[in-house]
Amino acid sequence: MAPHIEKQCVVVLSNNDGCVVARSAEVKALGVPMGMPWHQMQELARQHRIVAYSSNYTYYGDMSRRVMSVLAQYSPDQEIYSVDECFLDLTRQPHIDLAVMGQSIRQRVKQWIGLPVSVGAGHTKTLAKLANHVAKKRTERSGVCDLTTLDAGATAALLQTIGVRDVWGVVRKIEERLVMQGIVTAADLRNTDPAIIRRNFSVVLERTVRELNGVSCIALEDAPPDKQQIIASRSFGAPVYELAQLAEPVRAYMTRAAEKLRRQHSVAGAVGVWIETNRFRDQDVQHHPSATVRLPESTADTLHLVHTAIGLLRRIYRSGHRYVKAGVMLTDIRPAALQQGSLFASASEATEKRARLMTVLDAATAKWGRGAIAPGTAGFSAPRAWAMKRAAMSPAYTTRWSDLPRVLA
DNA sequence: TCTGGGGTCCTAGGACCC
DNA sequence: TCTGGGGTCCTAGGACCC
Repeated sequence: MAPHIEKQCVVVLSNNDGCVVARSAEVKALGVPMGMPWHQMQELARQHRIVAYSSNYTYYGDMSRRVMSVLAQYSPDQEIYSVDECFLDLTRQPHIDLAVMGQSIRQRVKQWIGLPVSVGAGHTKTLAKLANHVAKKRTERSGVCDLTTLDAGATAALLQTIGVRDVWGVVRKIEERLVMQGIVTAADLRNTDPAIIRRNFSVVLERTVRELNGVSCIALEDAPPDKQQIIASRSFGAPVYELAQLAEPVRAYMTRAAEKLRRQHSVAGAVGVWIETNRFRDQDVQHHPSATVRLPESTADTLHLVHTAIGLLRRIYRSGHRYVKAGVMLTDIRPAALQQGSLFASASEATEKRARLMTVLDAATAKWGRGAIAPGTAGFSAPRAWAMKRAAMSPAYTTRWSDLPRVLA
């Protein structure tokens, strides 16, 4: 999408331009680790002319949808696992040549969307992930790796070359403990008795071992399950000291959380709020209080939820602290259709009016954007110190008219 | 001065029940 | 001085995912 930065040092920054969350190969070669604070590498960035972009979720979401819709053409059984990964179940097409299909996928996505992708195939999700890792890292495989056609010897040889850390579900802590027990490669892990793994680690890792052996333990999820908890939290662009100023982001975050709740047609039975000072500043007195309250009646009503959250905020706030982050959480979530009314409150006209108001609110947000209608806030025109910093946003090439790329004839 | 956000699952331990 | 057994539910914290 941005040919002018190909082969350059490029990073993408987290919210508030805080940390490096994505690096081009050139930056990885400089030894910049994932999660490095951006402000700590200004000198390096100057030396190597590293180009930094603020994260642009609208743009990534749009590109993701495009890629996923291309991939869906290859199988009706698709699980969108994350913004940049999906699983396709091909067991209903048993005679297909997966290596050929993989190349077709790569070529079509490259041509239609302009993004490079890699494709891995295996008999389980864990093996498919591992194959994908191989396809991505080993350039001689031209972006595709099919483990299903390898014989036992070739598979064992390949797994012997892959560190246990590169297996899905194994991160540093587990890796250290595995290595102490002599389990170093993916092949070692595959050959370990699942019962021993269960005893020494967990059922989660036991499933991984079985999956490495071709026994499917992790099913394809074609529809994302409803969320059991919904969190909205963000660091502020600048520190906040006053209760009135903290109330603004808490209101805004809860408004978002309530939207998500209604989108999955659920209601929440409990609300939590927390605020934090900057844990990296030794010179500050630290304060990170939180509070949770059960609602008398489950609801998805923005106004109720905001009111409750502000009440909790008042309870936990202490003056004199330098707050840099706030968050809200909705839990005890259940489908709105199963909602049990409280013993004393009848499903009154007022409740129904409120529900209709929420429908209007969601429609307005969908049409005019977030903030078009918001619960009474004291912050429309005041300078919003808490608003996120995004100094180096890439253009929203596909989601904003003014940012459409121009083609010069 | 500046250090991300949003999830799930599992386990252990405490409170409580019969 | 002696102090069961089996179960559920809840919470906190760890570990992991992207």
